Amino acid sequence: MIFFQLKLRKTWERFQLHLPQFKTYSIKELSIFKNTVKFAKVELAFFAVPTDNFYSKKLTMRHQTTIKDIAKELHISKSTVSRVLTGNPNVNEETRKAVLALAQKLDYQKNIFARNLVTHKTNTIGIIVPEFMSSYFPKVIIGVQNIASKAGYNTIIAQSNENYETEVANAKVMMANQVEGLIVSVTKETNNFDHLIAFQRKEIPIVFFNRICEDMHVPKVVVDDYDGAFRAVEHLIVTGKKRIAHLAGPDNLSISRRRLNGYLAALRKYKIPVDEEIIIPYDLKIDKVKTLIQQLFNLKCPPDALFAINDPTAIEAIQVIKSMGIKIPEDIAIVGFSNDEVSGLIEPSLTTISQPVQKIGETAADLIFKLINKEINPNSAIIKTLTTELIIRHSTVR
Amino acid sequence: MIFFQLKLRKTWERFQLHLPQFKTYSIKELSIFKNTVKFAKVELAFFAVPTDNFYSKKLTMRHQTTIKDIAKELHISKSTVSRVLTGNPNVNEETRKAVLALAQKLDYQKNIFARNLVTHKTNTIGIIVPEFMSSYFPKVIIGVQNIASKAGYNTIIAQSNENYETEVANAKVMMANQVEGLIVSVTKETNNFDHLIAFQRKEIPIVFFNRICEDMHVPKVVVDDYDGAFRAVEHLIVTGKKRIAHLAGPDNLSISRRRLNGYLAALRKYKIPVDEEIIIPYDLKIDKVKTLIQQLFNLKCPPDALFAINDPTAIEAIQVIKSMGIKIPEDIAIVGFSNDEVSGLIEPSLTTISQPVQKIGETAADLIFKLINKEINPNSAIIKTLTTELIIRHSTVR
DNA sequence: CTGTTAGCGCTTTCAC
DNA sequence: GTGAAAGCGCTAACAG
Repeated sequence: MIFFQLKLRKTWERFQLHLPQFKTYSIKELSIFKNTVKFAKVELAFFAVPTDNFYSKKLTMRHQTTIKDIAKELHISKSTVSRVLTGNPNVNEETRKAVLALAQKLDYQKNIFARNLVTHKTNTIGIIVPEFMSSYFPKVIIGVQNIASKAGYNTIIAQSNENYETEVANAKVMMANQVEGLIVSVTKETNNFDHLIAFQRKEIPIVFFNRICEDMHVPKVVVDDYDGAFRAVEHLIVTGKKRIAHLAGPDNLSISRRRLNGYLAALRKYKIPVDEEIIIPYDLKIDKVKTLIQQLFNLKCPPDALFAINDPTAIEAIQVIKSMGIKIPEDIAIVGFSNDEVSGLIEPSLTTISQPVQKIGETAADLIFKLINKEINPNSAIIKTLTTELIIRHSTVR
Repeated sequence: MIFFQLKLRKTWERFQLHLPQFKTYSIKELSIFKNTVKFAKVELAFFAVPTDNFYSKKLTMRHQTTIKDIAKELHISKSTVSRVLTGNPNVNEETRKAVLALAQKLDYQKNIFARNLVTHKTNTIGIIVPEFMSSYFPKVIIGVQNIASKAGYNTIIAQSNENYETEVANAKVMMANQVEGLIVSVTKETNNFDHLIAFQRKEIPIVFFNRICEDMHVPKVVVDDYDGAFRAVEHLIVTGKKRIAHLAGPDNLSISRRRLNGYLAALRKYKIPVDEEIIIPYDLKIDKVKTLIQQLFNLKCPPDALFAINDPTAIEAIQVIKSMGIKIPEDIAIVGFSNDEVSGLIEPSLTTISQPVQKIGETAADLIFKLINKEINPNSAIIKTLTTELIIRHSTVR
């Protein structure tokens, strides 16, 4: 048998109950209320606290302060409190101060759900990335958050794990949370964009980066993959390589196509014949690299250089090639793309193309806010192209 | 002068206005409404679209379907629709089907803000991590999301960038979003825990992992740092090393203390004297490593092995030591802690202690849900300790 | 099984 | 400058 007190609406009532367990009870479990109180739906969650003395203790309550509380305390109306809290200038200076002081004192926290419900504003943007195992996407996110927090916006992050269904689910979550803008880099599986087109239909701004959907008429942030690839391959050529293989990414990613084009352009410029045999289609699944590399070396005329679609691939290639006892860069030179953390650490260190990763995030976020503020037309398919840099290391020159 | 049509509530009305610019206008700017429409607060945002023919075009509207729409359409009450949508069994099968079908057809999406407002449930948990540049925290997050999504919960992710103020701000965001539980690994700067104690006060479950606050009486998930460190050092000893240095982490992180204790215990077991001179305090700032290593080698009697507090530190140490022309592992053997991605790739590959990273996330999430469901007492400071594994590579044996 | 009703906490007219 | 009142979209108690 436990004695306890409970605050209903305004007044403390006393109850006496047999409660088998010391825990939080739901209103349903406390059938006593049905007999005692008109409004069974009490506005406070509560704990039953055992007391020796019937009158001795107040209960632990969890009650978020609301504008109503403040209004009541100050004998003013909810509206006035709301005005103060939303920065409406039409408020008496004294009242304003009093409200602010009391809000502080009562640790008032605005209920964002209530606010969102009425204003239809959420001050939230979303970002969906395919993974964050490599340092690329995390850095982008940091860039996005920098800009977003300056704008007073929160960022919800979701990662799709390179899985299309997860991406769709994430998009739903973003929708449900009514993000005001969405920054996306799609998975390598994504060919259907309905889940993103839904945002366009609702006029929620979208910005793509890195893995973009070319068919959607929205702003995009990319690096100059073509130029990066061109310079990577050019570097291989000028260091004396004649037969340059390419591990090419999946065709549905425009990033793969642009890098492939850069590769082809460099060959063309230096009048090196293109050999389809050493342009290897590759699905970005790292465990395939071993077979593909072995395949390359089984050719009658194996390559003397390799341009890999990205760093993880190049790094895996280096491991494989080293284990085959082939010398890098003498027998085969290798170039990657993105300048991952690891690239400078492995042996030999990897020549690669670095991209301004954080800047990518910042640029994407900038675009989103310009779209949110209607500073640019949502249908203008602006493409911001950031520049890359060739980092020469020991996988191409001793 | 622009002609346009606008849908108010149910019917299309026609208006004619001079709008200086082609953009979205707020209701305030369109003073015409005051004269024309009873409810100036239209439930639709709208665009003014220029049309040649007055009647030619419908406007782009954004209107989220609500249960009211469904109810009206089906000539039933909101409550019934709500019952269907919340899975209340007391609904006629036919009605249920009709509602579901219409919801589908109208692309109905529940407004979570409205629901949260009334139910005081958000189906959301939060996770705050210090960074996600290394693969550790991202993997933990994947583990957390696995469990959370199975429980039908969303996860809000925040990263504090190893910055105390950001962590506090993140905690505020979590509070504002009314997460039902919070998983935290604090920054290396965090010494004040008020922002987290606030959650305890509101009875929102907290679980710590990795970087824990020992003083807070809440569940924690850690790996057996003591044992891991012990085995790392033991391995150095049995491979013949006699003078083992330790780059120790900051004292305020219990993780540092536990690893240090493991180190000391191993020395004790093998009767190797402890020399404070080679136990180097280090603040986890990677750029300090160089100086500290040089300092070690300037000693009269430099160490022949190094146990670094974590992998990034060990990896940096390897770079520095290699550049000094000192041989690893002959002159100095090195062990790290965590088995980061890079560890297996660098030259020489790093001997290290691996932790079940994803499992850590899953365990933490499990605990959170047990707490949310009151299956365990929130004040029971359960500590789940997961086991580690010694991964022997070439930085300790040739 | 269903409709009526009240209300979550907030913003925003409108009238004074 | 301020208060009253309506309503955002939803759930839940209650009465049939």
